[in-house]
Amino acid sequence: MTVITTLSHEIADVLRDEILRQQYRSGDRFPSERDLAGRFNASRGAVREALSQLEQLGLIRVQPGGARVQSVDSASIAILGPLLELDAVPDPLLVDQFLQTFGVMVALTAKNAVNAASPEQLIQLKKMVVALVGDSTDFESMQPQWRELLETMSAIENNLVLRLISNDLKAQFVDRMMTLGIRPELKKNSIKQLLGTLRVSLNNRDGELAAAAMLEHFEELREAVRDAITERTEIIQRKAV
Amino acid sequence: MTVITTLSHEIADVLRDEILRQQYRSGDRFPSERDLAGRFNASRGAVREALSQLEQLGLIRVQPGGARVQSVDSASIAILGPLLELDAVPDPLLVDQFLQTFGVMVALTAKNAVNAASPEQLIQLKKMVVALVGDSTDFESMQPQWRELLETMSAIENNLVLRLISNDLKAQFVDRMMTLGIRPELKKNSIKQLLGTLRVSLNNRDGELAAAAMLEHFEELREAVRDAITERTEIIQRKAV
DNA sequence: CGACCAATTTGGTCAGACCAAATATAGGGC
DNA sequence: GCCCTATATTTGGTCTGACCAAATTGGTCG
Repeated sequence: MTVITTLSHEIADVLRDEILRQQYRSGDRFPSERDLAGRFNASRGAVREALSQLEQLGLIRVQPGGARVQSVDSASIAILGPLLELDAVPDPLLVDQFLQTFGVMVALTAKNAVNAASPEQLIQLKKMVVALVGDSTDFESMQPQWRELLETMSAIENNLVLRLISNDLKAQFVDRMMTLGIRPELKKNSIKQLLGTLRVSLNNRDGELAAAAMLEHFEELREAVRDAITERTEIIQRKAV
Repeated sequence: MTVITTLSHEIADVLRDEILRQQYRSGDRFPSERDLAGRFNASRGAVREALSQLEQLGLIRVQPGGARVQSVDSASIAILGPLLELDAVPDPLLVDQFLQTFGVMVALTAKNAVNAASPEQLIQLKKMVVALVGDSTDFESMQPQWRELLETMSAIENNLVLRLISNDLKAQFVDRMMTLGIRPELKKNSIKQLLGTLRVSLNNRDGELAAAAMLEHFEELREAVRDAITERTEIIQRKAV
């Protein structure tokens, strides 16, 4: 991961977080470019590039006469990642909403993939599931293969809309959760059951069944993540004392 | 709709479309800022602002030494709208993929809304559905109220992730379809059935039922839109002759 | 109190300049 | 002839200062 550290990006990051922290109300005038340039000790050009990014994120609307802050509701989903990192512990509600949403997308992906796969692809998928069964020691260690399975399914179903959204969400949440040290603990049984059901769905080319299995899995994942975040919050609070 | 027509936005639009039209391969070097400035008869500042937008869209990655074109797969979903408008008639496959994806999101919205609604909100939703039943002359004329119903549901369920994605998709597709003159014709019967099922789901607070009704509706919508696009294509081809 | 007009502010763009990092090129060693 | 290194060039990142047009602001007048 190449971390770009240009001045304009830094300015954009700071301003983005300020907006996400509700330091401006929707509709408010945004500080002028010249003021911001003064505040960040930067040139107007650098500030303008930063504002250009914020505009693309849907956080501000810039017009001659002045820029204005927009409602977070009309922003791009690219703000979800930054929204998670606003505090030391991610907002559990937001994470839960993400998992629920991501769950239905993965379910749809699985359904389409199973239904659309060629015989060879079906075999390939089966192999991957079987490999996962053999190596299902715990949730974390199977992550790479699990991701590969989802990748493959995504490639098979070939729905660009779904792929873009899923990629975006994944990039913004999954990686961050790992970074933040949120590691959900799933029961071995439920993983086994998920993989078993997936295998059956592949054998019978039953997309609906695969989708149902995924939905069920994400329901359990939601609970596990909720617990993991709660625990993490307690740890941090204890440290604070 | 305020159409912003600044030079930097125009440049960004042109370059975006060029990338979406695959005029550069993924990984290719992008023309230098100075070259682009010359080509568009603009200053480097204006070009840099445009590139800043493309970068936010995930279409290019700019680094000292040169900018490079990225895979469309890793782009933001904000490119879906422009992707639709590349040709006179939108890509039917893309539209179909959108409708399927949007369908599951609306279904989830409906499910959550019905399950989470307060008694008053439930009544409010019921009223809206009833009003729709009374006015269900055709799909197009009921659009405003239909949208309002979805808006209300979205507000009730209060899932930011889902809302942001839905808003984004809606803004990029629905409005464009209207502009492009794609008007699907749904059977009156199926609309009646949808509304009827919704009513039942509201009466029994049955989120799953509401979701199922929405899914079914979008399946039919997909077919209708497919037909509408086919027809539109034929009209245009006839004109070309 | 409201409508109108001037002064100021604000964004949009340009030109020219400098630096540091990345790339391309030429040269020397094997 | 091939590979590696040192140099030259290109490229992005930023700054300064300037000008224009549109929007906002504030004051004035009816």
